Amino acid sequence: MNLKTLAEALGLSQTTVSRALNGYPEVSAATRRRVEEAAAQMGYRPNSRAKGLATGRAMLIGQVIPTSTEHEMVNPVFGDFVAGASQNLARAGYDILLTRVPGDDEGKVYREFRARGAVDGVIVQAPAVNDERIALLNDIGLPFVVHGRSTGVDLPYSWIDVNNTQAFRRATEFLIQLGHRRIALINGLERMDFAFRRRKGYTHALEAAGLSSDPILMCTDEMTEEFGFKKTRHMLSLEDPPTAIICSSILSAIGIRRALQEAGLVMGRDLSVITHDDDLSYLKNGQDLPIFTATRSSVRMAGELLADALVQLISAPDEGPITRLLEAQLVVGSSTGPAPLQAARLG
Amino acid sequence: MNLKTLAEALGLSQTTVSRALNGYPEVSAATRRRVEEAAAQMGYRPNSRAKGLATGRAMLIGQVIPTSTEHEMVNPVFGDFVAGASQNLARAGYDILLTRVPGDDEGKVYREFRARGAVDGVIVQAPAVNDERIALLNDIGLPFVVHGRSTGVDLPYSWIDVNNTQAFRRATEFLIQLGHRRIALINGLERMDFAFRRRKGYTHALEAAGLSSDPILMCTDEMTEEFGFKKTRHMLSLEDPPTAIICSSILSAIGIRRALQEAGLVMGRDLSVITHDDDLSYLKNGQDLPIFTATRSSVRMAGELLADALVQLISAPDEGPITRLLEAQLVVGSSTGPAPLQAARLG
DNA sequence: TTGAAAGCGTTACCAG
DNA sequence: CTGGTAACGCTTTCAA
Repeated sequence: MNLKTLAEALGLSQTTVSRALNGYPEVSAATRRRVEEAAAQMGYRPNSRAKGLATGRAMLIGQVIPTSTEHEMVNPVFGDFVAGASQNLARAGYDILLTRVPGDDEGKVYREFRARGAVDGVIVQAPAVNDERIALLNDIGLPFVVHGRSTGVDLPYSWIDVNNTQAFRRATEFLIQLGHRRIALINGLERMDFAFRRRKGYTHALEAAGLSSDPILMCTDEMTEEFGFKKTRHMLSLEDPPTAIICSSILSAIGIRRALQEAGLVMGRDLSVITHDDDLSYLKNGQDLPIFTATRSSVRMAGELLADALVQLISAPDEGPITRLLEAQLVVGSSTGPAPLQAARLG
Repeated sequence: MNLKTLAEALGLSQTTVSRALNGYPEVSAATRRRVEEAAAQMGYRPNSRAKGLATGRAMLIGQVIPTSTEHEMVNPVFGDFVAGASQNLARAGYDILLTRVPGDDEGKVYREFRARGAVDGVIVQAPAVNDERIALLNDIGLPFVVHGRSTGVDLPYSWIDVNNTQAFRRATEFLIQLGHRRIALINGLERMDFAFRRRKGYTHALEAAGLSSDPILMCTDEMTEEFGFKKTRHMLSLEDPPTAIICSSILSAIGIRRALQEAGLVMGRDLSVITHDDDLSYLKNGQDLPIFTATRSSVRMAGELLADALVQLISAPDEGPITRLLEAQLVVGSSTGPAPLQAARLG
């Protein structure tokens, strides 16, 4: 069933049928109704590629699957992100085109997207400090939005981000107020922008309180359970061990918990732990961990908001970049509801 | 840069350039080299939609984002699945078209895929018992592969599945051998095919050992942490409580652990727990739980294998369905390596 | 071995 | 308000 046969069946021209179906005003109400009914009844849907060829738009948004460098694992919340993005993109008639990058040449994929006209825009995940993808996309003129920001890039671009600096400053200040002086930071890879900002918030809070940041208490790596475990075990063996740890991921925080258990220490009594993570759904697995986060299901929401921004960017490119900073809140809870903050007050 | 300008720049016809680039034999080696070099140098890539319109293929595989009924959360391993699928699809020149279903009308999406010619095939996730999507896809003639199987559907179709029945029979037999007689089953929603098969394996093993299955020890629901927690707490309060639990998901098993802790019981000593899950990466969060699974990263591998099957199905539709059953192994480990099975021997 | 031209299914311009 | 026709960028058939 294509436009031609539908038009013939109706005794109308393809032009009129197309206009009726696409909501053009110069069609009589009676004709439009007749066309719409016939189309619905015959199950007519315009061919995507033909429509795209004629209009010059793909109605597709490109998304490269973000795999972590280590183990090629995909962030568990990626599904929630695309679910959110996909939902709001669908409202504007877009679908997501997913593709994987074999090596590290994500730029090549974007160039190809552009050259083939495969997508109308892209979503960029996990920006690094000085991320080169932003300049590239800017150069080739492919509309894009960034999930996160990139320190060092001074081009204007659209992004949405959690206020990581603020979040880690607050967490640090909070522990300082409880009397802690030896506060460790178990952070993600600091070439990633989010981790860079988190460290900044941490050191700023220490400096503001007149405390020096001890390099031995700061570590950075891919945030696995193992990383949290090993670093905690090591730090507990120091002459002057930390009394509190701020952690960048609940996965590593679970490793911290393991190290404490192994050492016969009780989290929240012998050592305070505060964890950041993007999504409270993780609480299911780490419900005894104090956590601060942006909002409930912030990742899904980020997907929704970024989708809206990208759609607007494509339809009205001259309105300038759209940005939004989500403030992190200190949320302490368990899967069964609010729970008392398990961060020990010293002294 | 399109075919026309490239052809003009080379002083050749569009036909010859197209043939050279698409590997047709009737082009002289010299011409082909010249064309290929010019195309590479000028960054020419054929327009996706034009090519698709001319060839009648979209080079896109449809994938509906599978959200759980409850809370609209996406399975954390979905990202790994699409990473695997995407990788192998890319080898054959396909990308994935992701879309979300607002309500429950996934069939409508497939019909639209077909009518718009938007995709060349689809991947079906999470089949239920008697899943109606299979008959629909068969009817409308859209090539598809299923991640899992559907009991009750007698049409031939391509699938890949973990041997759930076998896995749960083995786990049950194992506990029986250890001397257990009161073995509980905390299962997923049994309208889902995987859960249906797991229960079958469990009851078969009990029957084979001459044990009767007690309805009070079998429960089924969406596999949340809360579900495992509440059911365990309830079963521990019974007059004749279970001495072992087989669980369908590590998330619920974490709830079991919580219930045991609350009751002052030690897992593996006071009560045995064996958990199934699709991917050992979960071990990061539940490393003290005995687990059996298909393989390491089985979900990612399933994506890869299903991608290959679908590509073959599209290119050679008459070869018949492709099926593969992955045998589950009893894998007991922690994130740091193999660990002793924490299942108590009774008596 | 190469080229001209028809066709893929739409939209959009220009007449009427 | 409606219709004919060019155009979108490619592949493929038919001729040379």
